[in-house]
Amino acid sequence: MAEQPLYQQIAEDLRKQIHDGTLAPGSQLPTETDLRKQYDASRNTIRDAVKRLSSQGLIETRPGRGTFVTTRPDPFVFVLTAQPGQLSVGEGVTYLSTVGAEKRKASMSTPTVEVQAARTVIAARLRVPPGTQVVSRHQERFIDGFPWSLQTSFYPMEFITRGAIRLLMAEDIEVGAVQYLGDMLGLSQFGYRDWITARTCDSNEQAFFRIPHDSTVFEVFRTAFDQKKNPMRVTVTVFPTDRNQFIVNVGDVPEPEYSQDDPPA
Amino acid sequence: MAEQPLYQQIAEDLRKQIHDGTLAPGSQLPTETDLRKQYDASRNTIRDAVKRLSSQGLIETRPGRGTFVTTRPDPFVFVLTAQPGQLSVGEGVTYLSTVGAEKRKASMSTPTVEVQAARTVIAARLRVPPGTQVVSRHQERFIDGFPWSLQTSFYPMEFITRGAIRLLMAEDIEVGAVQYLGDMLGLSQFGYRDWITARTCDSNEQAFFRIPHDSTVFEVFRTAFDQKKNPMRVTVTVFPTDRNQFIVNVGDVPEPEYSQDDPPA
DNA sequence: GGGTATTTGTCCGTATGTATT
DNA sequence: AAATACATACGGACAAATACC
Repeated sequence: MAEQPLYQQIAEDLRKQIHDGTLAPGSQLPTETDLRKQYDASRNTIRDAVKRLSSQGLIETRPGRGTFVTTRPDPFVFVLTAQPGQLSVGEGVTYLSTVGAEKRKASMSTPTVEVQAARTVIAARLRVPPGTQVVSRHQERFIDGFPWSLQTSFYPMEFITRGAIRLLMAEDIEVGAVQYLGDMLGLSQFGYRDWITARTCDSNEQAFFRIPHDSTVFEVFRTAFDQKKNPMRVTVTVFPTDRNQFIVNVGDVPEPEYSQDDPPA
Repeated sequence: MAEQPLYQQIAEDLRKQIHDGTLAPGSQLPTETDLRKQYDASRNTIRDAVKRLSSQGLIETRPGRGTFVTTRPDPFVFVLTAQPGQLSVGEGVTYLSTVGAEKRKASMSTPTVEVQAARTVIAARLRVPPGTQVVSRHQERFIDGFPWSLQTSFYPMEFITRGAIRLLMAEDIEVGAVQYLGDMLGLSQFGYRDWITARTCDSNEQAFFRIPHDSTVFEVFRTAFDQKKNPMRVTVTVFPTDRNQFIVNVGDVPEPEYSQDDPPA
């Protein structure tokens, strides 16, 4: 039974205080100088302990102000298995806490449109050779002004030459891109596949979502298929894991019971 | 444009070398002493840079040996929207790389059975009052001997008193628990809901999966419903995000295209 | 097994910079 | 401007794990 290093012991002690509520979410931890006296350790050792908890997202440090227990936002719950075609932006999103929850509103930035050579993953999903030109439409999405997700949709360049010219416009397609493709090209969405992965965020995402540099995000690849089972669109959406959850319904299921988890033991 | 701190510059430089392949996966980084000369920085500054990459999972340090670029295992891809009843253990799992992929085999430990007071999340999903006694069956699951997931299923205690006594036995229910409940209690699974979340791993999970202390895991809550839409089982499965991905199919979709992502820019 | 060199881990001290109040 | 609190960067000393002879 080897003894744990001092900084880990301190981290464990603080973690317990956070979990049992001695240190409530949002409250300030003792300053480094105080902790130093409290545990009779050097400042660097205290900082190692704090860094450990900080990198796990339990606490966050604010220069000049202090160290605080992280407050977790009320998670957004997104239903992945909705019926195709009947969803518009932000629909399918619900919230864990229903107490006093006025209806929240999703919004998005006007799209950034680019023509790119398709990355390997995108090309494979669109079933085009890697490096093929594709149209990319990128949007920032918010819920009640809170950064929610970053979404990029990819369409085959061929759709443009076949007449779906509005895909190149840096403006919302009010009627919905799927509807528009149906009108212009006779394509309709008969199904889609979501591919859910997780990874650490990059610096763009870190800045947009205002999350610590090493926190993780969901990256969901949605491939939409037309009536001939050909891919018509690939949408990559990045969700920070601290505020997003997903629901998948299979078969005959009732309405979900929304419930907060109890604090981990 | 403020200049970045030295340790972050060093981290960035090393990150680039990892991404562009100068430092290949599995290869050893220069030692701290070498890096110190290379960047003309103190050992602690080098260590701060290394820690930054280490906490992001890009590199891992092995005491007495050196620092190495992380090798990522071939991800397991799990299909969440399979038809109920037709799945046994490990089915629905495929692999990204198909090159020379002999059929891999899933296995699991014999279950650990406990009777517990239901946590809030479990109770809400089973639709019983919090604190109600429930049967918990916990198993470690492997693929080709590689730790894959940790699974705990919860059943209402009432099932035992109604005769499904084998739920209390610490042994596999060969025929499958769902089938068994059908035979004994006339319950059959008409649907399920998966609730996908992510969080940082705890120390048990860290040890079992052999992952760094602050890496994240998927936590999937699967609630199974019977013909009357009543919950009959809640299964909580923990998957490390570094080796697991999920697929959700909706509507009419073709077979997936498995494809590795290209290295992030 | 033992001894030694190498490499990372822990812990301390100090000085200075930057952000906030 | 001054005080407070965290961030960066340097230095040193010893411990623990590993590899090699």
